[in-house]
Amino acid sequence: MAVTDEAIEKIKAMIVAGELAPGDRLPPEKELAERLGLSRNSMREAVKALEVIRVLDVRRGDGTYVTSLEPHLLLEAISFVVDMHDDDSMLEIFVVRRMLESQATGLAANLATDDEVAALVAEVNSIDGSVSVEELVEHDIRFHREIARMTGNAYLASLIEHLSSQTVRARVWRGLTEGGAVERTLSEHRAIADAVVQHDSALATSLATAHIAGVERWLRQAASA
Amino acid sequence: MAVTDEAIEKIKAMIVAGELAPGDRLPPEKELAERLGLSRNSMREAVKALEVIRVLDVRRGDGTYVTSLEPHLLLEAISFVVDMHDDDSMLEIFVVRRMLESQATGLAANLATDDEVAALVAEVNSIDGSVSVEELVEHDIRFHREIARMTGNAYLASLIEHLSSQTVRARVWRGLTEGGAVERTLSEHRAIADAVVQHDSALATSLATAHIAGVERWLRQAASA
DNA sequence: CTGCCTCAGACATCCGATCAATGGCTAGGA
DNA sequence: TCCTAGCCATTGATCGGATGTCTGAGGCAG
Repeated sequence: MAVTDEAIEKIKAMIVAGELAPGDRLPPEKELAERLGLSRNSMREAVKALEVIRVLDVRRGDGTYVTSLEPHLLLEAISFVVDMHDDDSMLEIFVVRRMLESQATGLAANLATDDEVAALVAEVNSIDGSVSVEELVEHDIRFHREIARMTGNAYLASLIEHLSSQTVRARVWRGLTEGGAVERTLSEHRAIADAVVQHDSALATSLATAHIAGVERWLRQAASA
Repeated sequence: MAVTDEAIEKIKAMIVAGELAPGDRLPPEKELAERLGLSRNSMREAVKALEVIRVLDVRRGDGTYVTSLEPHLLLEAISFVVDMHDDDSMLEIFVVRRMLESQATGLAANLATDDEVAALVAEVNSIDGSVSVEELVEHDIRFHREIARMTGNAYLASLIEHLSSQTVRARVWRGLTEGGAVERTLSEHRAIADAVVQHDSALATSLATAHIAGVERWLRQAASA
């Protein structure tokens, strides 16, 4: 194994062992390099790798710190992965998303507080079919994020959010506006919100399944066209 | 943004744009560094970062290549993330795993071929409660992997597999052997396998849900103890 | 006393150069 | 034809140094 990979493992081990806690500061580059037994440059490669997957946070002129290690940070890397996939993989991803999001929506219907319900309704009412694609994408992200957050499961919420990354959403919505399906999609959002308001878990689950499956079907025929 | 991050984005963009296809070879480090407008050292940091998330494959003395970009490769990074979490996050992860694995098992019951069914039965019959923890972990991994693979969804299968990484599994199983719950867990495996053999999707889904939830409950009380 | 400025020190950032290790390829011989 | 030795391209690792940036201490003006 290369020295850099060893260094990555060692730093990871220090975190897993609790030797380095979230927010802790690592020794200066020079010292850390000595401690791990390699050159500064090689150690920097290791630190950089841990930085892109959001395990470390390097602040220039200050020092290197362990991030909060919260799910939403660590799962950011998934967006990167999702972006890189072609249409075939995208369909597989949508199946996963449908599995997660349908159940998450059902869970949200059970757990939603009054405040959360009000926020969701406000979000749905804030939009109609006349806005730009960018605004639709933003709305879509907020809508699904709010539902996912209601589950109280940060890991689940992050996974759902990053599973349909920004660029994928943009592509899909652009297609939907061309196909004239915007209004139907928005009305599905409204129906899901209604089910959550009524705390009707079974209905919310089914509507969410149908909602994702609809987009999925559109993507499937777009991919084959 | 740091030059390294720019380089990462540029390389990613080249891949997304199709300019670099899976299996393609990148220019030599020196040339690539010039092309991206930075030093070889900094470029190596970027390449290293892309290597740990399995986007690039660097072969010493040969060259740097784009990997196959298959889901199982790209999702390996998740194991890394999962390993790093504490017990609280672990519970959230188990909820996600339950959502995915239950539905995947139902799907598998529908789609399983005769060969796959035979392999699953063989796996279940190959083990009893008298073997070591390591062997139990290996069996557990193989059992759940085979079911996940039957869905034909590589992304789903990889996600499930990495969501309960090696080290997490080991920890849980060690606890289970102490608690004397091995035989019960194995019998649950047998029941799930039976449902798949019968192509009884609904039963398979429920059994898988119960199976994961059982481990989940054990983990919950272990965490609070 | 308060607010602002400057300056020094600590630290990360980036670079260019150098040598080691490795893999692939090819020429030459059996 | 097959095998091997050796060359060359390429990555692996390190060093030393110049530079940008942040933080905090201390001084100065209001």
